[in-house]
Amino acid sequence: MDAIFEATIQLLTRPGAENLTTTRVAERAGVSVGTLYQYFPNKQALIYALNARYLEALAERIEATCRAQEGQTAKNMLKALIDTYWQAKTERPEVTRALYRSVADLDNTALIETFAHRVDAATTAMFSSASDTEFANLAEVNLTLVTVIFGTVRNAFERGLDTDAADGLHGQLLLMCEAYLSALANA
Amino acid sequence: MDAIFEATIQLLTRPGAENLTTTRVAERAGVSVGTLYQYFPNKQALIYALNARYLEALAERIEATCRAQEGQTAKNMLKALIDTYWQAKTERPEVTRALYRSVADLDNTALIETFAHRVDAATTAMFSSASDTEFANLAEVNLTLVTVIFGTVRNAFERGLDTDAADGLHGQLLLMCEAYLSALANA
Amino acid sequence: MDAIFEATIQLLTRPGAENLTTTRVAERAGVSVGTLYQYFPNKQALIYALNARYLEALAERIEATCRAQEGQTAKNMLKALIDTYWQAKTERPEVTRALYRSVADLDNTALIETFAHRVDAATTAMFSSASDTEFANLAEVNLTLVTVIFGTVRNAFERGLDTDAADGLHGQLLLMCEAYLSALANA
Amino acid sequence: MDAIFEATIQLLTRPGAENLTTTRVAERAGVSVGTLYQYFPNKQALIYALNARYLEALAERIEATCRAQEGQTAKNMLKALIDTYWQAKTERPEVTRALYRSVADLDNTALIETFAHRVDAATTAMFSSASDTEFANLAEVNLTLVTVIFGTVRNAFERGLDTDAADGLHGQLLLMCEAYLSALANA
DNA sequence: AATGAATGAGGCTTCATTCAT
DNA sequence: TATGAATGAAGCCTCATTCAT
Repeated sequence: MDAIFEATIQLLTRPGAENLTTTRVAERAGVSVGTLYQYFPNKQALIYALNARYLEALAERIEATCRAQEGQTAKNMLKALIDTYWQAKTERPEVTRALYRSVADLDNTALIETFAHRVDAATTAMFSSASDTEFANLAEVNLTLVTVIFGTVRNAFERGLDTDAADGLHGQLLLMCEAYLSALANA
Repeated sequence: MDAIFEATIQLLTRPGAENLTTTRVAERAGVSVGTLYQYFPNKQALIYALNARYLEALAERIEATCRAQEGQTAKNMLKALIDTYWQAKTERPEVTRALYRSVADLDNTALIETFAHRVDAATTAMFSSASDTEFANLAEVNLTLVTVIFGTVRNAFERGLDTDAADGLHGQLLLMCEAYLSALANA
Repeated sequence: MDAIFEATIQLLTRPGAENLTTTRVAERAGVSVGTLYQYFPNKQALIYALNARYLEALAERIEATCRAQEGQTAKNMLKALIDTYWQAKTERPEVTRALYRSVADLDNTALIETFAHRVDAATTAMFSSASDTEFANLAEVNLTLVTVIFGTVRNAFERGLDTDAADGLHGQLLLMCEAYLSALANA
Repeated sequence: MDAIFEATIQLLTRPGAENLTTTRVAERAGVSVGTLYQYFPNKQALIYALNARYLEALAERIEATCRAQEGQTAKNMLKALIDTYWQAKTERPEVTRALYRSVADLDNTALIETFAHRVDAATTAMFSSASDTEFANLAEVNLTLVTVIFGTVRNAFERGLDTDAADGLHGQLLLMCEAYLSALANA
């Protein structure tokens, strides 16, 4: 089953516009189509599971980061959160891009929702433990930070920024989020 | 041709992902497939053109906003930019969502690039005319603002935020961007 | 109408597998499809007419040769007939090949028959006027000669013989036909 | 796969030129289109393979004849070669005709070349073993004979000769070829 | 008489899925 | 449980032909 996932990613990643077919996935995974259909009732389920697995791993990573930052300053938390997410999305950019694309013909609402809940819970817990800050409206602040960070990374991908520009943006994003927190504190 | 675009959007909008067939588009547009193919060499070209048209209109709108803000304060500019983009994306949310999705099996790099260039030019020109601020590194600041704003809106869409949450986020985004500019000024 | 014929030949001749479409023929001929359909009731009629025209010209050429050989020796006649046909088929080989191909989806029986009748009449008349030979069974001999000569040329085309081989074959064909006539005389 | 070939021939044979569609072939062969496409990547490949198979069988037949004539007199060889080819092309005339036609939208150069090489090799070997003749320029003589024989048969088909005329021509062709060999010997 | 946009039947091909082995 | 040949619905696209202007 991991072989199937790997094969799917490889095909999704491949530049050639050769579409992702179940036969091709099975072939590359070294199993028969029949076997593939033993694991996944249909093609959508495969792509769905692939994304679920990816988001699961991503959520875990974020949760780990959040746990590790328990009790730190808000600034440190921010940096850790941004760095983790940025790193996760950037280390295998083609995979990131491929998954972004694969999701198009999928109703991934549930997936996103689950992921969002987990992340929101983790980051909310983290921020509420900040040693130096008390958040008046944590829910809204948290939503804002998470949405801005995740959205910015995605948009950076879409623009196809080169490494320099991406690094610069990474730094500026941190700056901006810090400024946001400062502004909230002074309000 | 406008009828064809409209039909495409309608089908893209309709639930049931894979409804977009050239035959169906033609049918709904009230023309024959042959006619459709007289305007667009193939299906991809149709989707491409649809997105081009959309981004064209969006760019124009942003440019208009930028022109109108010439010489204003940076804060006003920020608000105008965010409001315009938010409004543009929000007024027909299903269309926005549909186009986001439609782009998946398309090489829209060129499209994005053209759009980005136009927007960057317009916002850069706007910010450089700010009556109250001098930007040390306008290019980077501009890229940051644009990427953050656009990315946040997209992510908000993906999360399927309800109106209240969205409105709140909208406000917080403005706040954050303002805080960013203030922080830059005080640096 | 000549422009249309010319355009058809050009498209038929072109290497690209681009198929012969009425629209393309009209375009290249510098007229509208509508006009093309004023001259030819349908596509087949066009191709038919093109072949008719070609065979007409070829028949005329053969008839002229035959008339010119009236009263000559059989050997001279043979040489003149072979040379004329060979020359006619060889001077624009792509055209020859294109027409051979174009005929595939056509019922050209009538065309061939008409052509065959004309040629048979001409060659029969010629051979019967030979100063040095009396043919016991002129009809059969004539059919044999004509079929062999025409068939050989066609087969030479199909094999794609190079110039040297083709020239050699041309000479040998003459030799063979002469030997045939001699053999008949000695029988 | 044989069923598919048979179906193709049947459809090719049927009057009404343009009957050959992949769907129809599959239907008549009693398989699904999908299956057809498992054997042949596309329609052209099917027609190509059909011709390849036909020429393969024809070549084998000619080779067998040539082997059987090893050491015979040249006259006997000639007769055997002509009879074999004539017979092969004549026993199922509609098939012959259909294949001649089918080849029109095909690049069959390679096919013809392979066939020609095989036949040339076989007939050359045969003629060089003739008990009663030494050929000064075997290559040229062989090419001439083969081209003349094959071409004549094809042309006879095109003319749609009735049985009597065809039989007569068959005899005369043999006569002519024999005369050719005699002439060469006396030169 | 000429135009050429519009038509739409129908061809080729793909690919998710099944099921007998 | 694994296989993979077979299926066939359905998509994309072409192109001969028409007809309003």
